[in-house]
Amino acid sequence: MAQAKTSAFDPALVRAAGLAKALAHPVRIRILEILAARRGCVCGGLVDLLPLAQSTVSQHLKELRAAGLIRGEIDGPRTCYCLDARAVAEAASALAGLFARLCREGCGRPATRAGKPPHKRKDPS
Amino acid sequence: MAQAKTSAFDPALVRAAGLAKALAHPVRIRILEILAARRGCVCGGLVDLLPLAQSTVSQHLKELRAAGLIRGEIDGPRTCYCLDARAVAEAASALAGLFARLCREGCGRPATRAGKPPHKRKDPS
DNA sequence: CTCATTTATCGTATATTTACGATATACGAT
DNA sequence: ATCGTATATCGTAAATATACGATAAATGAG
Repeated sequence: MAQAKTSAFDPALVRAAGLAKALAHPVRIRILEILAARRGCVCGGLVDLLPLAQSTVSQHLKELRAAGLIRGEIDGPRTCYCLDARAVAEAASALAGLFARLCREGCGRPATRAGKPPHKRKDPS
Repeated sequence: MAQAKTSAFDPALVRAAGLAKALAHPVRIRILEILAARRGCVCGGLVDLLPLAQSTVSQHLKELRAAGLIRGEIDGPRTCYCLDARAVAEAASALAGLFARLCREGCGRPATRAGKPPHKRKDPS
């Protein structure tokens, strides 16, 4: 069973994880960067700039669309993609918020319960 | 072939994608939040708080470790995990930097090449 | 030493992701 | 109407991710 137990979690958390997933591949981040730099780009333009087949690029675009980060507008036989500024901003603040929460506390090494000297094991650090 | 063509990309980009991947599952974000709130937690403590088997939790911990976001210290038969504050801060700034770049430009709908009216198709927005 | 506890790892099953080529569809041009 | 271009989707293969139970190793308690 590899079915994600996503439903058992806070929706905001699931959303954050979903956004992270959309960014979890170098090509997809690259696509976002290109779209930002060019204020939009046609699918074929992206294919020219990336070392991937057209169908693969289209698939990544689909994922970014599903995450809401980009939008596509039909321009004749082509489709022009551009960032969804709102969604990008929302994603930025969602992740910033997450990290803000995390950064409050670092690794204080939470009182390893008195002075018990650590033992030797594979040490998963 | 599902082999990620990750090697064909800028290392910083690959790193950012790797960080995002570590955050791409609700359980892993939850674990980070718990560790932040408690300033560290033993594996069994996390298992008690999560709806997953011990082995599954251990596996997620391994991924977070691999991403460098947490560290584990052996405490007797237990292992105490805590955030790696440095890595978390670095991750925060890496992703913040990414979004800063993206947010500069939104979706201006980049001059759909003059006034050609968009045609009708499945519209992938 | 023996036993219970804790955790990492192994083996396994299933689902998802990644990637490609082939194809169908939509459109503009001829 | 036909052709070429652009793109999304389909089918497929391989890799990876997700989850679990079982097990091994280490430790502390007795």
